[in-house]
Amino acid sequence: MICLPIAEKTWSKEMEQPIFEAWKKKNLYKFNPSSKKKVFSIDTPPPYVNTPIHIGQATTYVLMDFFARYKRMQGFEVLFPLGLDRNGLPIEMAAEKRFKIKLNEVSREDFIAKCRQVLEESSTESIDSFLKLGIGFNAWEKGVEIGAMYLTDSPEYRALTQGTFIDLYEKGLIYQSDRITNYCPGCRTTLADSEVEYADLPSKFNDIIFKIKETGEQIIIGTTRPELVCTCGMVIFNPEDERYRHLDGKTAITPIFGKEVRIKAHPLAEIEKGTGIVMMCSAGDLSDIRFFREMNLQPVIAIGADGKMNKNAGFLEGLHVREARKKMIEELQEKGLLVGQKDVTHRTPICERSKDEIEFISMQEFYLKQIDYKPKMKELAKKINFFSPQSRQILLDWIDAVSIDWPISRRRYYATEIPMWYCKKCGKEILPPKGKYCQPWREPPPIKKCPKCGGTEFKGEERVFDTWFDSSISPLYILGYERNPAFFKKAFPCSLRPQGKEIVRTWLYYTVLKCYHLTGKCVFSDAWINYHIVDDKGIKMSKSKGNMIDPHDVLEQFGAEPFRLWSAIEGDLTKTDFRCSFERIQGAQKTLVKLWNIARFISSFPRPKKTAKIKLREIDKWVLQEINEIIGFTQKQYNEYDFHGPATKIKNFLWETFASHYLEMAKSRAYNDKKAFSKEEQDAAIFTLYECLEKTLLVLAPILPMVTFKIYGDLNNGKDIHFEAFPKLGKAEKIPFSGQELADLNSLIWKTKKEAGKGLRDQLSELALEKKFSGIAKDLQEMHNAQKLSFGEKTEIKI
RNA sequence: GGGUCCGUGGUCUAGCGGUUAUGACGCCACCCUUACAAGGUGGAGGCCGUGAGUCCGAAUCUCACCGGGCCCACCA
Repeated sequence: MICLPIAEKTWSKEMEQPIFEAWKKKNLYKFNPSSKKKVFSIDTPPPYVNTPIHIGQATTYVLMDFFARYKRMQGFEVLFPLGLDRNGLPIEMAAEKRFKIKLNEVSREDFIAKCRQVLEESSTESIDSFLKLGIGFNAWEKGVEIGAMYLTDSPEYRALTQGTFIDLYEKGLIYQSDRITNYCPGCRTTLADSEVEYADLPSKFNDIIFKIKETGEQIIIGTTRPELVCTCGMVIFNPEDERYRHLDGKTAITPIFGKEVRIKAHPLAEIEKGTGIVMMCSAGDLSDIRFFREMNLQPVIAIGADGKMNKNAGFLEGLHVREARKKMIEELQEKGLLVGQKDVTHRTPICERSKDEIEFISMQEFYLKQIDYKPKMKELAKKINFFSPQSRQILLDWIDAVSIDWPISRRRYYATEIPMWYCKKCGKEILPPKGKYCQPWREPPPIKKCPKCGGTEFKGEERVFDTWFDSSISPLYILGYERNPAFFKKAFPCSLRPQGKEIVRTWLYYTVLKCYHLTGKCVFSDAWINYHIVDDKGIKMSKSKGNMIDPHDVLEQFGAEPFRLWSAIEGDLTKTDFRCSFERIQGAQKTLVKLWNIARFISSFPRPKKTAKIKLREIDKWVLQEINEIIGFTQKQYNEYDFHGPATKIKNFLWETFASHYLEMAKSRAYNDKKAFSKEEQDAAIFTLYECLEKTLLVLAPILPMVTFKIYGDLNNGKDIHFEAFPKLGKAEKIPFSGQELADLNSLIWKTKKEAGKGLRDQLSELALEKKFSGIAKDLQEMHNAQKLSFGEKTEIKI
């Protein structure tokens, strides 16, 4: 019994576990900041800690792992850290659900304690999934050194977030201002746009009467928000609208409140909608706010932070918005000012948690300047290499759409605190020194006396940061900004930001903005923007549709390697969505088995010694040239983060060129049972088989880390393929025939035999070949078992 | 409404000025040929979304239309 170097009969998913566990144990991909190698840094998107990863994340992290492994083989010191996002809303929501509490019904200490408890109990399922997927992060343990796993709510990370605030504040880039924002009366907090959802709610469209001051005529205006009449700042109609053209520049008098407002033609009004004439209120919705700003109108705020009407609402003061609306309608009816009412469904912004209707009220918030920097941002957007290039447009469009500075403060608890105190006497703002995480709402200020007025009493800031204010420094954090200045200087800018296209306007934009404010430079060289994994029918996955695919099921059924190969083969995720189907993932598995069998077969031949004389035949040169071309193409494409094109080509090489054609032709020479070949020729076949196999393994190593690791190690005394250099493009060899021509010739012979009812190993009486095949005629004769060989203008096959 | 991407055999996909239009999955037929039946060989199946234009020549370029995905905005 021959003992093959590759013992197992086939590759199975059970073989993965010992491999990835050994990698983890050995800390193989630990980052070395003092390495002499050039650094390649990947700013991975920290997934949310308490939710298991979904199939989309599984795919994108696998793709990032391709990049990391490839760059490592290219001789870079690869920074590929794992981060976990733990700040903000999702944790708060989980705590509220788990303990059945509400943010503003318990003390801040208690609430934070509950959040921490949720975090402590939270599963590390996502980390486990990454490990099983064969992802080669620098580290699996949390820590503060470069490359260690980091948590966005760690004191170190939060201290850096606060430090950046202090810098930006001192540079004059952050200011406080009273502006209208989303506000949830139920939760009593300002909300980011991303925390707002929409619902189609029934509402009433009320036709109410306004008087024209100059002419005394009456106009009818439709509104769903009659309680906001008191905030009406202007009445508009469409410039094309004949019915109202004569009113342009005249004055309308609001019903009940009797306030005089200007009437103006404005394209915002649509002719067909309602009565075609609109009252513009401050704070009906965000477009009103924009309109007021545009028209330079002073907004009237009628709703207070408690969700009740204030004194600006006159007789409605003290009523909740809903009650006020009812009361206003009654009042209008009584005065004969309501002439119609119809039911409509109104797409209403609501709070994603309490489902309360969002109100737009004015609040004092911190803002980071961005409007003034729009041209600069566009310039930076053009500097970053986008993969694919058309994704740049998403960022450019968003920069164009930005209309106000970035509100960065939130009235929440589980987030990074704004590091500021105020002198109770003179209001002076006190900043702490940078570098230490602080909680002003529970800690005393860093000074005893106000430097301005000498006051000794202070109030700590209670607000926290928008979570994007944390997330937007991730590349600085992973590169050791302010923590390891020497390394930061060496490694900046960050090589690559991989992320989803849906968060270009948030994560990518805010990162580029904030890092520019801090460093004056563009923080990324490359940005790789991915599309999504959808279900097998092309529909976006969502819990409500019940079409979610769990990566655990994939891992359990097939293991990581088929899934990884599928991720590469399926398509180009920077250009299109992938449809996820188990059938296709299973299909990828066949290629693994093929690779395994090829390797097992080749390993059954003793490898010629390095010193052995090798006499390459033309067929050997041909296949070596084929793999050489694969290497050249692969390297070029991998450099552009394209793994799809190469994976497809490599797979095709493996099945067709190598297995079906070369291997079949070299087989009898490798066996050399009949001693038809010299020892040098036999060795040449075996040498070439090994050469092709190893090069194939090397180019596949980033995609299939575990199978290639196992085979390569078995063939080379346990050598780790991932620390080998990526193969280099060799000199091109001129071959008189193409791979396609050879494949066609073989096909023709196989077909002829089959049509004659012969088996593939059966004899041919004569084979006439075209002259270009003369160099490989002997190999063809062996392969097809031809008795006689001749040459002519055309191929002729005699049975 | 704005942006963006995409319509190629039943399904998915390559091709991006000249090919008999790739390849995969599925289907049918034959074959256990000493790496591999999770294999091999062969086969059926396509007016390349519609219409017009440019060109000697279009799946490929242009325009219009139709259909779809995603993102953004808006809905008094």
